[in-house]
Amino acid sequence: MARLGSLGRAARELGITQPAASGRIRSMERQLGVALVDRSPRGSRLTEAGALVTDWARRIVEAAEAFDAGAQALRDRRDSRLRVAASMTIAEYLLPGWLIALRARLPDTAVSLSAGNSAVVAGQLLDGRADVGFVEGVGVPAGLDGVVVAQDRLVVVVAPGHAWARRRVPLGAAELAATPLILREEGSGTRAVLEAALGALARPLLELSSTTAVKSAAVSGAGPAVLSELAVGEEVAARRLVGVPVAGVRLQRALRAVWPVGHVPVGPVRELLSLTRGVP
Amino acid sequence: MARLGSLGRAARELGITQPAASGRIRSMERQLGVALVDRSPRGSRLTEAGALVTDWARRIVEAAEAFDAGAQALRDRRDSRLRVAASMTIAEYLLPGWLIALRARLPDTAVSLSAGNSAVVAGQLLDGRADVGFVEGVGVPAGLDGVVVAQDRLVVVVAPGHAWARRRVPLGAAELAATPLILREEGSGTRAVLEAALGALARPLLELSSTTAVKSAAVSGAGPAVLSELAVGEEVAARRLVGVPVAGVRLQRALRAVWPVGHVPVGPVRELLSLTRGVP
DNA sequence: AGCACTCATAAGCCCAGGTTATGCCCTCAT
DNA sequence: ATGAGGGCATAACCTGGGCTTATGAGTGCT
Repeated sequence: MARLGSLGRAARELGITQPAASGRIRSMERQLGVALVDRSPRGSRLTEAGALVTDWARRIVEAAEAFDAGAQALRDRRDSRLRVAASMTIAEYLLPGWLIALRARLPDTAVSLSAGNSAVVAGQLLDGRADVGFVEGVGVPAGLDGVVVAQDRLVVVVAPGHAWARRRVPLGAAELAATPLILREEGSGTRAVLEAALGALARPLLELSSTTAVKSAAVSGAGPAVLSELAVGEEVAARRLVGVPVAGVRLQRALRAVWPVGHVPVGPVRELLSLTRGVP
Repeated sequence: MARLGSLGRAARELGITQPAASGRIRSMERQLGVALVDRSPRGSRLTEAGALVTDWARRIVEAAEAFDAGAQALRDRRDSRLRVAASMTIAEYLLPGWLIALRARLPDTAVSLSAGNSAVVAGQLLDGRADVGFVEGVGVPAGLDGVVVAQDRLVVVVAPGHAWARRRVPLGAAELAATPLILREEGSGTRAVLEAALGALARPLLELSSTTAVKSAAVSGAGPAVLSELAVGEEVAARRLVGVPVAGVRLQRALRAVWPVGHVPVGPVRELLSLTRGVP
């Protein structure tokens, strides 16, 4: 609409009629009590408020597109030419974006996705039930080749009210290890990295079964949590969570694309890897 | 639902009935061809796919909440106890998050928002039509006091297909200044910073009237653009755009909270500033 | 066995949001 | 001036998604 200069044209482009578009804008304006478009007999133009609303709305649409890309991949079980198996963190935070980008390059390639931990991903690749996998962790599972596509940093976060939120002097390994934390249950990849980096951990403050649960516990002030940077980006930006500086601990893990030894990535797999910067 | 362990309970918490919730999940499962919840006579639990879908959906909900927070602020023209005036970039990318956080702390404080450039913001503050402002730029407008709440870095971005996308050796000031770029029109804050940092610029490749327009031109491969880090975070994460390393140029500007000289922030204003880390 | 909990199904209602059919207003070209 | 055309608003009607209530069926605890 901003691009086309008229409600009617915009409506046609969206496949609806002019009165429908007009009515929608109008009803939104009634709800907000603010004019969103300047109407004139020669066309319409967004107001400042309209531009603002448009941009906020765009973010919803983008989130919805990511959802849709993911949902498509869950749906396309059969007949898909690119079968991806990925660990939860990657499937949650990175894959939808990659799928959108991939769809732009290979519009006709049906992609299917299944999520599971490293062992499951490895199994699917070795069985030929997946063409490429993505795993997080310290090494490449046996029988697979791989390439690092990104680094995932773990961060210590607390709610803004917590004492550590104001902390400027970095936490050391000893102090972190001695503090009860909100953690995923035993066996999660994130927790494994943390244990590897710190040796022994204090008894957890809470043990929860999903990243999301850990995050909301931290947001509501239950205590400090250690989470992937990917998972808390939004919350940190909005200051619902605050990152605590840490020194002397290597809280990093590689995210890798993997495939069966010898299967050099070609075709759609290679295309996908090139999107993730991990072309072998 | 994950938290409550049963569809019926979840439904009640959402203010709908159990059949409604059940039907919705069921219809989504039909569309996706994947089970999202494991049902048992003793309750239900999310499957892996269900957890994935839940997380993707959560991001839509969060975007919608940000939209809503912004929309509320546009609506609450009268009777609002905290009137905020902000520049476009801040209103677009940062304020919704701050408003959500503020609502958590001061649930009963009605907030109103108006957007405009630095001069407009300053005018509203000096006229008493706003209680606090946020501006981007090099200095504090006359008659106002302020505090830096964040730094906004400008980044050079190109589509992944562009030659610069593979570039490892940083761009210098001279090369950047000599390259035709996609820019906002003369007079925009972003462009002013760029001109200040580089001196003269090459004739722009394109001049567009909104950040969004510049971004989509860059995404579609029209050429390199210079944009706020805030504006391209998503695109860079999804590799729809690639950041180009730059050296020897200070592409940074302060984001400031401002208020009339002498009006020390108290009450809701102070609360808002504390969320943005800029307590004076 | 019976109760208490779960989820599924069926039948009916409501309304948001669409469509078609107009009308009014402005501008521009004749 | 005046008629044509583009652009938005209004009115009346229709459809379907999504809700509700009412009920059934399976399971485990007492």
